[in-house]
Amino acid sequence: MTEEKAKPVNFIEKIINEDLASGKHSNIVTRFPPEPNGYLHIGHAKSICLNFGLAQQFAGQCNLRFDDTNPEKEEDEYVQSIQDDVRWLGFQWAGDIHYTSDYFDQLHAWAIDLIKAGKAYVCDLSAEQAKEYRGNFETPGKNSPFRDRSVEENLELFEKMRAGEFDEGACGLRVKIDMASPNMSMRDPYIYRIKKATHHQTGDKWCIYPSYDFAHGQSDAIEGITHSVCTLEFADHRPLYEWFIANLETPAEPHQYEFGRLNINYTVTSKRKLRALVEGKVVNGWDDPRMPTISGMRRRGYTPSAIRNFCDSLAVAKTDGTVDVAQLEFFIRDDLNQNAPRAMCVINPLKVVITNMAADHDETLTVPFLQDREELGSREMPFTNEIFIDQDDFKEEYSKKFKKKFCVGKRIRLRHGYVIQADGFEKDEQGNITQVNATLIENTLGCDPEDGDKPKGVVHWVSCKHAVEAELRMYSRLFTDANPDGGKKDFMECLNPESLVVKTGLIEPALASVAPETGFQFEREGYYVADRFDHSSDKPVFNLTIGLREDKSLNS
RNA sequence: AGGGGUGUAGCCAAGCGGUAAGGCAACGGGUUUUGAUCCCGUCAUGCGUAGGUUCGAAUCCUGCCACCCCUGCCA
Repeated sequence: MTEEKAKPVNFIEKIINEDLASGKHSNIVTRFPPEPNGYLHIGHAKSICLNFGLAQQFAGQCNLRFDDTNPEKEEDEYVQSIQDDVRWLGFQWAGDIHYTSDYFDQLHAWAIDLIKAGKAYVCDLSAEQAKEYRGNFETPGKNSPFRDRSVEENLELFEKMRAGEFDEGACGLRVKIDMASPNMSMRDPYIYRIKKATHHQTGDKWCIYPSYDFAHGQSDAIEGITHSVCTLEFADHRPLYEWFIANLETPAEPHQYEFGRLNINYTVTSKRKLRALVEGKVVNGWDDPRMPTISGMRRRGYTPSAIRNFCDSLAVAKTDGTVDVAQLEFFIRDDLNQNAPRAMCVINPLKVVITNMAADHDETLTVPFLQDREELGSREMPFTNEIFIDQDDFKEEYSKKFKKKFCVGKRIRLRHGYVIQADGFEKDEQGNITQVNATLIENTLGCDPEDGDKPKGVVHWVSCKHAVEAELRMYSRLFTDANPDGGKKDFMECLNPESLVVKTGLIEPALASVAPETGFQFEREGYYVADRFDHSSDKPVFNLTIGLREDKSLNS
């Protein structure tokens, strides 16, 4: 037995191991806390795989919590899509779905505790004034003139805020920490602000909402989260997170750990930019197959296991690097290669007439969907005297480079079928080859020609009479620049004009009736998937998931 | 400028004082009824940089450099 090298233990696993060994925790609880203000993308997939994966690995649990503290940006559409995406990826959260808004009453009570303890105050500074008072990196801030209001006054004002007696922005509740802190997030951060907006969960019950900082750690505490994992940009907030846990009577003391978010070249993963692509109609919605959203990748034909394998291949560390999209593509191909049924589709048809076969010959070949995977079954392929092969597979003149191609005097194997030999071809006035005439070599189904003249190449084909037209949506990368997210240029200016090319392909008849979202490898062409929404047997539509790897030595 | 974080190959990384794992990419070669897959091989005298400690340093110490994040009543 060759032992597989153990996967390195990442720093979060190390911490968990220590916490388990020391008895600090007897079981671990993580959470995936998206804000329902957009669709999940590949970066979230990494976080989902990490948080749910940690729970599985340590036999703990992972909660799904919607971090919904800002009613102006959040919508039900997103809470639905996020649930669908998490489940589709193959994960199930523990128990019911949680919402930060479930804890608004408790959070409100804690805010009052802070006021009573003299640790929070209602500040009437305008947003602009607050910014001035905050100072900047080299200048300490100044205390707000409202910082020393009495507990009674603060209680009364906060209650008025809650009751809707003030306009938005008129005031806010701040926590009294340190206006001179070098950490800007500790300069008396706001913990409650007025927003007279209807909340997707709590409706019009509240007109004041807790800030992310005031809600997150306490929500973790309420849910008994042991390891609260977030991305690097929150590292500066950790002291604040800890301040609330230390200054409030919380049921537990969760800890926050930060890891580097996933970046991939040739794509963008900021909600703002993804939204711009959707709203600018650059793509057809959040689930356009060119989008790095989970629903987009799904529609593209990426599989949950391929995405999970990719995420598991990524390091959980504190470096913020950019992963080459080729690494993602590797895992897509790897999964599809092992599991996708094979089928045939001719994209640029060239008719081949087999002259030694009767015009009414109609043979049915039973072909397995995937060699060595009998459970995937087989389909029937009609074989007749007129078939289509791809134009690129026939060459007028033989050359070393085309040793595997079809040309006059040479033989070729029809995949899963017979060997044929080209005798001649016809051209139109423009010089395009319009037809190849060939003869079938007898007794070559499943075996080599008896005369020992083995064909060098194999081609995919489809019976002219039986082929079905299918719309092929051929997708490729959305951006031509490796770093569309980079500062210099506008990401909208590096769009790939050929990210979607629509063609018509001729598929074997068995493919027309396939269910939406069924993925195939169209042999020698690439991986395709029946479109989740537009495919039907009346009008087959297949999306290009990803091409096959190409032998680069042939491109010279 | 203050604070937080990070620098190991083209990319992602392991390594935690004993002489540079692994994956992707790339490049050779073999097999093949998919020019796919699969198999085999090559790919850092070097760990941001300059010093220091040590028998021995990517690992410890000091200085310097580069990059990312932070001045929302966003998350």
